[in-house]
Amino acid sequence: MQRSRAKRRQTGVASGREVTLEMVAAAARVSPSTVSRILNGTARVRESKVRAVNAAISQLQFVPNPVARSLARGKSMSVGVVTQTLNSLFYGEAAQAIETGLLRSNYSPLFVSGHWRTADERKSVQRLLDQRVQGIIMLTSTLPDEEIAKLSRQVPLVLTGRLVHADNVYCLDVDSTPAARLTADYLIGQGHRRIAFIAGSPDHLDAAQRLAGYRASLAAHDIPFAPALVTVGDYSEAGGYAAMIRLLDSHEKFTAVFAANDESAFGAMLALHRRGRRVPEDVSLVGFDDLPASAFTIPPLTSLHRSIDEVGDCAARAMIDLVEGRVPVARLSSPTLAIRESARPLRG
Amino acid sequence: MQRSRAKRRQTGVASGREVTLEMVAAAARVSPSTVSRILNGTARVRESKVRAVNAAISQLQFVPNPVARSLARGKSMSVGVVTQTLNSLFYGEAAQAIETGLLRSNYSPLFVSGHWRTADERKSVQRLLDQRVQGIIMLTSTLPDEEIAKLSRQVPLVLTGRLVHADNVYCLDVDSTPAARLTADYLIGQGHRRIAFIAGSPDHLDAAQRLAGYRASLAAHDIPFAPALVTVGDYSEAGGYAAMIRLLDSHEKFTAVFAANDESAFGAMLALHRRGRRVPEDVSLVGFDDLPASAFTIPPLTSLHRSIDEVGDCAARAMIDLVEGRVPVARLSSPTLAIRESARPLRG
DNA sequence: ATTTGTTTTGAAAGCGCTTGCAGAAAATAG
DNA sequence: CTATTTTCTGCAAGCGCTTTCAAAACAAAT
Repeated sequence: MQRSRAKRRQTGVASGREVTLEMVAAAARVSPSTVSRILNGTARVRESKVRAVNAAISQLQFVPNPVARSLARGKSMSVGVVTQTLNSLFYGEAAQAIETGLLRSNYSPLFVSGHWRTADERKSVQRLLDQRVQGIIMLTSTLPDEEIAKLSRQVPLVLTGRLVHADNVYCLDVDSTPAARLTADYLIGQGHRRIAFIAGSPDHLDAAQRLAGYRASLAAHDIPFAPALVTVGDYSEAGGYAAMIRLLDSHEKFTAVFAANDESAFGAMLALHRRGRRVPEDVSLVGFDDLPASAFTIPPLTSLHRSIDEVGDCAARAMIDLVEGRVPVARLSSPTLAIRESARPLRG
Repeated sequence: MQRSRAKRRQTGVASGREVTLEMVAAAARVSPSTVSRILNGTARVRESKVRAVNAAISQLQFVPNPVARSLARGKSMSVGVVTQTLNSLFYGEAAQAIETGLLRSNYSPLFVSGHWRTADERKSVQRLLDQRVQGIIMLTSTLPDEEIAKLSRQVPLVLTGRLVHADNVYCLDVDSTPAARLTADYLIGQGHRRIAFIAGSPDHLDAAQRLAGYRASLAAHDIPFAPALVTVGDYSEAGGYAAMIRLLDSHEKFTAVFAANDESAFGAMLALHRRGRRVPEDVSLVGFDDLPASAFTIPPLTSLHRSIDEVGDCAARAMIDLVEGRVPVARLSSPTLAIRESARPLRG
C-alpha cells in the first residue's frame, strides 16, 4: 500500500501533470488573480496583459479545472435530472434535450432514475443533494406534494407533469387535458360516439389529465360518459394489450379507441388484431405522444404529437433562469394531431 | 447587482450554511484529520472517538462535500459516457444500466452524445476531458482508431462495438457476428434459401458484423451469397422502409428478410404491408435487438435478443476496474433468439 | 508639481477535504 | 518504574481556483 515517495499526488486527468492557472500566470508574468479575472471577465485588465495571458493559455493548452472552480465558487455547476426510467423514448429524448439545453450555460446534468418507485426516487434525490446539485429537474415525479415543497426549500425545482405551488418551483405547463380533448374532438368529428378509452394509472396526474380531456370532449359534444368504456392500462404495451382484451371481453360496443399513450395503443392494436377486429375498418384507434415508431405501425397510428425536445429544452431553460435568480418564462407550443391511418370517419 | 455585505459566500446547496467536516470535528472535539480518517477508513482510530464522531455526523446530518473531496483527492469521481443519441431504446437502456453500475462504486456518469457525427463526438469528448473525467465509456464511437488510441493515453477507455488494441482500453466483446449467424441459421433451418438482408450503414463496425454473420450462415449452408439481396438501411424505421421498397422494386425473389435491427424491421414490415405482402404467410421477417415494442408488432417480431442492461453493466464494471488499476474481466452472456410469429417454416 | 479620483493589480485568505509528518499516548518490553 | 515500540492524533500544507482588500499605477484636476 505504501506508495513510492517519488510519486507526487496526481490530479484528475491520468497522464502528465495538470496545467494550472498558476502556471499560466507565471508564463504570462502576471498574478493568478489577473488570469482568473481575464478568464471570467470579472474586472478590466490592461490589454497588453490580456494578450500575454491568452497567449500563455493557448500555448500551454490550459483548461481551468472545473472541480477547483466549483469549490472556490461554491457552485457545483451541475443540476440533477430525475427521470423515471431513461430507457423509454420519452425520457431518452427529453434527457437529450435537457443535456444540450443545460450545456449552453455550462451546467451539466446529473441523471438519476426513480423507476416509478417513490422510495427509489427519494433515494435518488438525496444522492443529488449530496452531490450539491444547484437545482433539480423532475420529470413526472412520484413524490407527494409536501415532500416536493420541502425539497424546494433546499434547491430550486423544475417540474413537468406536476403542479406544486411554492417559491423556487417552476412547473412547466404540460397539462395534457387540452391535448387529450383535441384528440377526442377529432374522433368525434369523424362521427364516432362510442369511444373507448385506455387510461394510464389513475394516481398519475398526467394520466388523469388525459382522461379529463377525453371526458371534457364528450361533455362538449353532449355525449354521455360511459364508465364501462374506460379501462386502465399502465402506459405499457402489455398494459394496453390487456386493457383492450378486457374491453373486448366486456362486449361493450364502441367504434373507436383512444389510447392514453402510444405504447398502450401498440398493445391495443395487437389485441384487436388477435380478436379479428381490423383497424381502422372495424374500429378506429388513436394514440398520444407520437413516438417515432408510431408512423410505422400497421396501420400507421394517428397520434397526438408534442415535441418532447421542446419539453426538455424548456425545462433546461427554466432551470437556468431559476438558478441564476431570474424568473422563468418558458412556454410550450401547442400540440398537434399527427393524422395517419389508424382512425377514419365512421361510415353510415 | 451589489449584494449586501452581510451575505456571506454561499456554497452549493442553497439553503442555510453547509455543514462541514470541520464542524463535525469541533462537535466531536477531535481534529478534522481524525474525522476524515474515520470517514475514509484510512487509519485506525480509537473506538471512543469513532463513536463521538459518528454521533456528531448524524446529529449534524453531515454529508461530505464531493467537490471538495474531488479536489483534495485529485479525482473527479466521474466517468464520461458517450452515446450517439440517448433517445433510442438501445442507448437509453444502456445508459440506465451504466448509471446504476457506476453508482455502486460511487462514480457518477456524465453523458454526452455524438449524434453519429464525428465532429460532434470529438467535441463532446473534449468536454469530458475538460471536466476531468477519470475514464470514458464509448458506446459505438465513430472516432477513427488512431484517435481512440491517442485518447487512451489520456484516460482509460471502455468501448463497445469497436476493437482497438491499446493499453488502458477495454473493448467489451459485443461482436454481433455469431449472433447474426444464429439468426440467419434459424431462418435457414426453417427452409428458407433466398433470404434478403437489410443492412446498417456499412462503415459501422457493428453493422458490418451483422452482415458478416448473415454471410457466414449462408456459407455454412452452401447457399450462394446474392449481393442483390442485400440493401442498406440506416438502422431507422424510415431506412428500413425505404430499403424494403427498393428490394421489392428490384423484383428479386426472396422468401425471408433479415433486418439488421428491429427499427429497420418495423419499417420493412410496413413496406411489405403496403405492397400487399403478408408477414409471415408470404415472407418471413426477423429482426435484431428485440426492443420492447417488438413483441407487439403485427405480427409480433421474431428477433435476436441480447440483454442491453448487461452491456451497460459490464461496461460500468470494466470502467471501474480500469480506473482502479485492476484488469477488467467483464464478459457478456450469449444472445438468444426470441421466437415469435413473424417468421415461419417455408411451406412446400 | 501636488492632490484627488479611477483603474489595475497582486497578496493572501479562503472553498472543504485529504494526507505527510512528527509529536503524544498507549502498549509492550526490559 | 524506565526504555522501546507501536498506535493514535493533530498540525499544517496543500488541491486549483476565486475574491476581498489595499497598495500601485495612472489619469484628471488644482
